[in-house]
Parts: sequence; structure tokens; C-alpha cells
Amino acid sequence: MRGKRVEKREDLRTRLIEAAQARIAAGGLANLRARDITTDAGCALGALYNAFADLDTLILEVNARTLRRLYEEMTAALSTAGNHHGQMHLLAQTYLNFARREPNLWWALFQFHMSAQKQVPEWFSLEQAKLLTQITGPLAALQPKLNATQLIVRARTLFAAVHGIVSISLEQRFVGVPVETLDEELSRFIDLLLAGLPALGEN
Amino acid sequence: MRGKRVEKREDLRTRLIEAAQARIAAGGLANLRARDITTDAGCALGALYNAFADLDTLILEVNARTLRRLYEEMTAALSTAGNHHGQMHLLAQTYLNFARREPNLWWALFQFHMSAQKQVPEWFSLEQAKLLTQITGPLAALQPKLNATQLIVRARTLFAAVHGIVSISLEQRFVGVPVETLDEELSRFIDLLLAGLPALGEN
DNA sequence: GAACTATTTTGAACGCTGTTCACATTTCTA
DNA sequence: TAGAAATGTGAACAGCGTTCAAAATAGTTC
Repeated sequence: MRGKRVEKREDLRTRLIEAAQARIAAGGLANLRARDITTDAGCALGALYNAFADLDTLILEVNARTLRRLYEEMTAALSTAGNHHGQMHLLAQTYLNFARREPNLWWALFQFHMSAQKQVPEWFSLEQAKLLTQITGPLAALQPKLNATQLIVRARTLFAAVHGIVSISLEQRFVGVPVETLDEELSRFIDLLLAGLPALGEN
Repeated sequence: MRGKRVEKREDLRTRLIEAAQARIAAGGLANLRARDITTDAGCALGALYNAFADLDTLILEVNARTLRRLYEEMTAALSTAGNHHGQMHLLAQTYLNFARREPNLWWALFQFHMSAQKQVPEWFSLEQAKLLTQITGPLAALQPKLNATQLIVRARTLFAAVHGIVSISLEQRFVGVPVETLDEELSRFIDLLLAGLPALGEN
């Protein structure tokens, strides 16, 4: 019976994470309630605060899972493309598909801000940085003059641009924007980037 | 004395809007409290719900003001640029400067979602659409083959891309990203777009 | 296995939130 | 000036995340 305590603790933690993940996926971060999570996980309200520091920490755990799944999908996508142009297109499309398939979990990644003076832990930031390394590969081939630091910055810029397009479209924040043509428009945008990158020269 | 009632009502409404705006500017949307607003405006808590349907409606009013100020700044910027390339650069830079100068009010524009089934009123969506018309002007010169509808979509795409870059940078969400070089990097990105747009041809 | 300690579980209670509403006050009409 | 209509007021309400003393369980020691 040795270690039954840690086993139960780990079990409760995963049950809470999965319950929170399901709730976010179903109703979004705004409709997430501590009481709902603990009910779904089959424990008392207070147990959540034994397993995690607070609700924010639990959400962070869900976001880490989402980030990891997104990373895996993009890794898989990268391996199926032939040249660098195709890789860029696939990365953007994979990102869009992920966001469209699981909008609430994806949106929680960006909606969420650690409240008050609490800082986002380092392991989470590193998980985010890993995503960018997917882009630096094909980008290095397209911008051979850039050094490692410049590549990271440029990769972040391009990711942010694609993210902006995807997020503003999926939010349907601006009127008169057909979501149906989003794939087409995003693909055109990647073409635009690929056409412009060589002209950018060594900058 | 005729009309003293409507006069007082209008006065209270603007006082509430200005109090809310000051609170958001100082502490962000997350730290906005109905009790703080009414205290600052010098009225009872319940008076807020006489002047506005709810807190969300009041926030929307603040956002409308912010949107209008942003529009005016971008209009002013447009008139100072010579060619279309310069206009695009100035639009992006003006947007970045606005976001950097008033981060909380700017961020509230995107952080805010009308809760529940309440819909964002049409006049607000139109106000947002007006922003895009700033881009369609110079864009039409760079992509002469596009019709009016395509221009709107393309303008939204480019705005979303710039917005993504600005927002992810200012949030400092991703590690290792120097905010100091943001102006430079954004300008490079506009160069990239301007270099790629002609190559995009008639699409 | 009994006695004792350490940890975990529990749910009532706390403080804070947006919102409501019966009542007092003010403004308009006749 | 009297009555009607609109507005101002703040205590009260329901819901929220979080805490905490007490109960229950797991681990340890003889």
C-alpha cells in the first residue's frame, strides 16, 4: 500500500485537469466554475485548492496540455511537406484547423492572463517558445542572412501575424468577413509572405 | 427649467463613461468595479443601472470612444504621408504607438466580449469597419485588380496581421522578445508586405 | 492490531462581485 | 400647489473564488 497517497493525489490532479479541460472546451473560459469542475471530478470544492494553488494554476495546466497538442500537430504537419514553401503553408493551415476544431481551448491560451502579481511559470513560457522553433526551420532557408536571434524574432513576428488573422476571423469581431474564405485568404497571405521574404534581403 | 431631466441624465451618463474610462486606463478591464465607477462619478451604485443596461454596455461605450480616437489618429497620420508605401508604414506605426500609449484602453477593445446572448450593437460594428477603410485606400493602389469586396477582406487580413504582431509583443506573452526593436521589426514587416503585394498579382 | 501522527477531504462560511428593488427624492405637468 | 412621472438611493440578493476548522483517511511505530 506504499505510495497510495501520492497515487491518489496524482489521480485527483488529472481528474481535475480533465474536468476543467472538458468544461473549457464546452463553454469557454468565461463559463468555467470551480464548483462545476469539482462536481465533475467527484470531489469536494476545497479539494481543488489542495491539488492546485488556485483556479488560475489549474487553467494553466489545461493550457499547457493544449499547447503540447498543438505542438504535436504542427510537428506532424511539418514532416509531410516537401519544400519550405509547402511547410509554411502547412504550418499556417494546421494552426487554423486546430483553432477552428477546438476554438474554446485554443482561445483560452490567449484569453488567459495570470491575475495579480503572479507570474507565468518558466516551463510554460518555454513550452510557448517551442512552438516558434517550428517556424525557424523553413524560415532559415528563406532568409539565410539572418542569425539565430534574428530568426527567432522574425519567426515570432510571422507567427503573430498568422495568429492575428486567425483570431480576428474566428472571433468574428469585424463585420462582413466571410469565414468560409478564410482558408483561401490565409493561403494567399502566406503566398504574400513568401513572395516578400526574398525581397527583404538581409534584414 | 424644461429639459432639466434629460440634461441631468446625459450629464450622469458622460460622468459614468469618463469614470469608467479613467479606471480602465489606470487598472485595465480586469480591475474595473461598478462600485468604483459610481463612487468616482459621484452617484449611487444603482444609478449606473438607470443610465445603462449593465456594466458591459458602459464598457462598450468606453470602447466606442477609444475606437473613435484611434480612427482620428490614423486619419491624421494618413494625410501626412506622401506615397502609398509611406501611408502603410504610417498606419502601422500609428496603431503601434496608440497601443503603446494607452495599452489598457486599447487592450479593452479586444479583451471585451459581450457576455451571454447579448449581441454587440450594429453601430459598434460599423465603427470598427470604419477603421478598415483607412487601409483600403493605399491598398487599392497596390492591388489594382481587386474589387471592392476583395479589398475589404484583404484590408482586414493585413490589419489582423499587424494587430497580431503588436498585441503579442505588447502582451510580452512570448519570451525572448525585445520590445525595444518592435518598431524596427514592424517596419520590416510592412516592407515585407509591400514587397510581396505586387507579386501576388490579381489574387 | 492498536495507538499515534501526518496528510487529505469536506462543506459551511467569508469577502467580494454585478445586479435588483422598494422606497425616498426630484422634476415635470396641469 | 397637487399630482404624476421619472430618477436617485443603498440595503439586500445570488453567485463567485477562496479559506479553514473539523472529520476522515493513510502512513508509521510499537
